[in-house]
Formats: sequence, C-alpha cells, structure tokens
Amino acid sequence: MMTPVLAPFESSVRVDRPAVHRSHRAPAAERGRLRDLVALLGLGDEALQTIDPSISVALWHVYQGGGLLLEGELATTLYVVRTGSLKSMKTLEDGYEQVLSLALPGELLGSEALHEGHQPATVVALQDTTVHALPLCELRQLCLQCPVLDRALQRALSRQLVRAAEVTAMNAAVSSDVRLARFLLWLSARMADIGQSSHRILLRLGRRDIASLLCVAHETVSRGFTTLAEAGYLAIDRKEVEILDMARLRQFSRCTRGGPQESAHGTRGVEVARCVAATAWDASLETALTTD
Amino acid sequence: MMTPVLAPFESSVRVDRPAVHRSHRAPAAERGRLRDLVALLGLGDEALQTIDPSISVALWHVYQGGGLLLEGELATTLYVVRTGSLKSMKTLEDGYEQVLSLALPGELLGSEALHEGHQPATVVALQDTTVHALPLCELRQLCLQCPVLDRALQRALSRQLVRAAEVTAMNAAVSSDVRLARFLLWLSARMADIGQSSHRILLRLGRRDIASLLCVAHETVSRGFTTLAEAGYLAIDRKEVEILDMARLRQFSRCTRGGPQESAHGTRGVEVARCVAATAWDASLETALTTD
DNA sequence: CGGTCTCTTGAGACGGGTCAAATGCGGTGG
DNA sequence: CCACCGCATTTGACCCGTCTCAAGAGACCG
Repeated sequence: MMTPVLAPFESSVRVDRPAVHRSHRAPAAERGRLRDLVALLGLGDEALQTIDPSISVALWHVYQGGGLLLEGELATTLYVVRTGSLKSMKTLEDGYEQVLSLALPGELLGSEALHEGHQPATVVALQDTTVHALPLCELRQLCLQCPVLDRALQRALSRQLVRAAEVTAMNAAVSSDVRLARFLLWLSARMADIGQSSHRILLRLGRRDIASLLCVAHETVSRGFTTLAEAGYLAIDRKEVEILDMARLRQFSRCTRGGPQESAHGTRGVEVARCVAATAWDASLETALTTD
Repeated sequence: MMTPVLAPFESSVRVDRPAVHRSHRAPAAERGRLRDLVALLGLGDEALQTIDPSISVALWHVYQGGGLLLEGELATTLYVVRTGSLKSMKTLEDGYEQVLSLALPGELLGSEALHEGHQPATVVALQDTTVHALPLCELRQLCLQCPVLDRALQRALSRQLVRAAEVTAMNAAVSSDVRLARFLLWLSARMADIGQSSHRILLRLGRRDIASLLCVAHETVSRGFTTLAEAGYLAIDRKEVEILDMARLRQFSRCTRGGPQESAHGTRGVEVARCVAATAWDASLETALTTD
C-alpha cells in the first residue's frame, strides 16, 4: 500500500492504444485467501481439502477509477471480485462507451476472454476494490485437481450469462422511466444477494453510466429519477437511493409498450391504480423475488 | 421420423403455463456422432480418444416453431446446436416477448441453467434443426475424463458471453436504422463464421423478432429495411437479404448519438460522404473484420 | 477559491411509437 | 384447384417521448 497507484485512468476514460493501466499487486498475503475465494464461488471448506495449497492466488487491489482489464489485452488471468464493484464497458468504433455490466462480489471477470484469447471489454473499478487473480495456467490445474471447483466455475460462467440476459431484458422496449425502475429493482436484488440492503442503495455508477447501460441519454436518467421520486416510489439524494415503496415500484416496472401504459407523472398513485389490482398477489411474491 | 412432431407451438407463440412442447427424439444413431459433437466444440479427433465411447449423446430434431427449452423448466441437459438455428427469448411479466439471442451451429443452449438449476429463457427453433443433447450427469463425467473437452466447454460458455455483449453493443444508443445495420453486419459475420455466405442471408427471424432484439417497434424494422435498401446498401426481398455494399453499410453502422450523425435518407451516398473519408482505412480493415 | 466535473432543469425539434389500413403470402378446407 | 382466413409485412398519418442543445447549480479537487 506504499506503492502509489499507477495512474488510474480518469473516470470517463477514452481508452487509447497502449498503456497497461494496472493497479499494483497488494502485499497482503493472508492464510485464508484460498478459503475466501472458494467461499465466493459458493463452495464450502470441504472443497478446500482437494486443492493444492501451493497454488498461488494473488489478491489485487484496484482503486476507484483504476482499470483491471483493458479491451484487446491478452487474456492471462481470471478474476473473482472479492469486495467493491466494477463496470465493464466496450468502446465502440465511434468512441461511444457502452457499459455492458456491473460486477459485484463473487462475480467473474475476464471470462469472456477464454474464447478468442483477448479481452473484449474494458473493466474499471467503481470504488476501491479487491479481486482474486487466478492465472489461467493455474486455473487449469485447479480444475483438474478439484472437479468441484471446476463445476463452480461453470456455474459462475452461467451466472454471468444470466446477468447479461437480465441487462437485455431491462432494456426491453419500454419507456425510459420504466427502464430506470427495472434497473433499480435489478440492482436492489443484486445488493440483497450479496447481503446488503435492498432498500438503501449507494449508486456506484454515475448518471452517464446508468444512461449507457439503459441506452438512453444521461439527461433522461436524471429526469427519470426525479419522476420516480415525485411518484413517491423512492427518495434520491445524489448517489444515494432509498426505495420507499418496493411493491409499487415493481408494479410500475412491469409496464411495456403495448401493455397498459403507466405514467409516473402527476399525483402519485392515481394512474397507477389502473393495473395495481394485482398488488396483493404482488406482495405475496415479493419475498420470494427480492430475498429481502 | 415416423413419429409425428409433438404439437410445435406456433411461430409467434405466447408461452403459457404447462405443456412440455418437445420435439421427439430422432431415431438416427450414427457412429460419428461423438466426433461431430467434438468438432462442433472446436476440437480435433485426438480429443475423441480420451472419451468413453459408451457415453450417450442423443441427437434431437426440433422442427420449425418447435420448442427446445421452456422457461422455468428444470435443467437436465445441455445442448449443442448441430444444424439450423434457434432463438432464445424471455417472456416478461407483462407478456412481452424479449428475444435475447440467436443460436447457430456450434453454440451452446441451456447453459444459463447451470446456475440456479432452471431455464431462464425459452428456446424455439427458427427452422428444422438438430442438436446434440448432453445430459448434465454425463457431461460431468465427460469433463472429468477429458480435460480438453472441459476446456472446450469453458470456451463455449465464454463465447456465449461474448455473443450477449455483442447484442448489447448492437443496441447501444443510436438511431433505429443504425441498429438495424449493426444487426445485419453482426448476422453477416456470424454466417461467415459457420461457413455460409456473408452477403446473401436468409433471415430466419421475422420482423417482429428482429424488432424485439433491437428494442424497437416492428414497423420501425420494416421501415429501416426500406431505408437501407433505398440507400443502396442492400437489397431485400421478404426474408432474403443481399448486402450490396458492405463497406458503406459498415461505415453507416458506426454512427452513434453524439458522434457525426448519418442519415440513410435521401440520395444515396451524399450525406454518407461526410464521414466516409476513412473508407480507405476501412477497406483495409474489412478483410480482418469480416472473414469474408 | 477558481476550474472542472456531474447532475439538474428547461425549451424545442425530431425520431420513432402507436394506430390504422392495404397488401401479399402461406396454409387450410371445401 | 380455388376460395378463404390468418398472419406477417409494408406504408401512411399523427403525436408523444426522448434526444439535443443550453444554461445553471452543486460537488470535488487542487
């Protein structure tokens, strides 16, 4: 932690040719690191027994705004997020930054590079973050030694696929306000998954990044927050969101084009009533869906 | 092939509760089936040696409009597309059908269910299609026996992730015409990958499905085709597309909001000229990019 | 304390959604 | 073989939602 962080690229970075912007390796070398990794992959201590303890699993620190992966880079390592959060994004030919996903603890990074051998996306930390680094060659050994871990890896890959599908579903053709509501519910569920509050959320993504993820202009996101807040679904202060009425927010998020359209405008609750008949049913599902 | 196909659901199906619409198992039982599967995963015959030949890999036929996976279904099997094509889609709470991806030969289906254990999406054949079916329990044995295959599976999973990211990038915030152009280029590249013409393409997806994939109204897709055709980029007849000017189509596809906007309207080539200065450079990259 | 950033809010224009109707193809049954 | 029906596709007209441009208020940083 003495070593200064290598120039993390600015938050709204335009990734240029070279420069392996990379945060330094942290000195930390705890004993339970492997155990920690194994737990993140959803396995118990018993899996630990079958693993060669000489395997080196480095712990990396990536500071806010720092890059972990750079588009085009050769794939040498797979990462598992331990703490913090990161965004992955693709810089399109025209220079537009398309945010692809949000990585929270327990998730895999760099797995898209197994195919083709180079990173298809850039990954940047949204806050100070730690990741376990598994060199691919060691990973192969691990998979051979420990079939349980091999399967855990498959499951983790599968989860990434599910996440990607969720993002696509979020962007299903609907109004921007509904998209934003879906985003918040999605985030809320994921926070719950990692044991954090699903009601009070600190947005790590800026408006611009959220906008990119939802494929809208950033002003639209801003207005959307205002609208949802005025409707009483949530309170927002800068990057802090508090979901005040989960059930109604979820109700609102169901609207699609073609279906009964809901507007969050106007006196709260009035026009929402139209399709809220299902709210009781809704509430019964809520616990199942949110893991509150 | 004597057995009649179990009621395939109609092409524009709304998946309701029950009914395991499932096409029947085909009688075919060729010798080289395993070899075929292994080849689809990008492995050579040498991998075949390490595999227990008693492993049962069934070949399934799914007829046009027939379902292979049903949302919510328990995960028991992984499929590898052998011939044909399928779409995977999610039925959102409001009944809207969101198309998530297009599966072509060599791709994995059902892999999203490794996590959570049940299918998160429905998969329907767009034409008569054959898939290799690997029961999960046997798959595990295979992975143990044959590390090469295990890694091939990881790569295949990784590829699915890349595909998902591509879809997201396609939908990056741009005009609907540009989105359509990107879709066509994407499809063109994938057709090339599987050894088919990248210039003449038979669309297996209907306008409605394309619209869903691109998150626009189906009328907009229709108009988009007309626009691109009038601009001279392509010719379209019903479901047959012929890309007439790949370079200019690609050029057009680069436009994003914020960047220099291009309109395909009006006399072809006029307004395109503005940012076509790079066309020479473009052409040099083309071969690298398209695998024509 | 200024510079630079993000975020918010407003005003106006335009793209694309919605509704509607015409066309054409494919499949079905007489 | 033909008439009929349903569905996909196309095209037009209209209007709302969202993008764009612009300005101003806060934050954060040096």
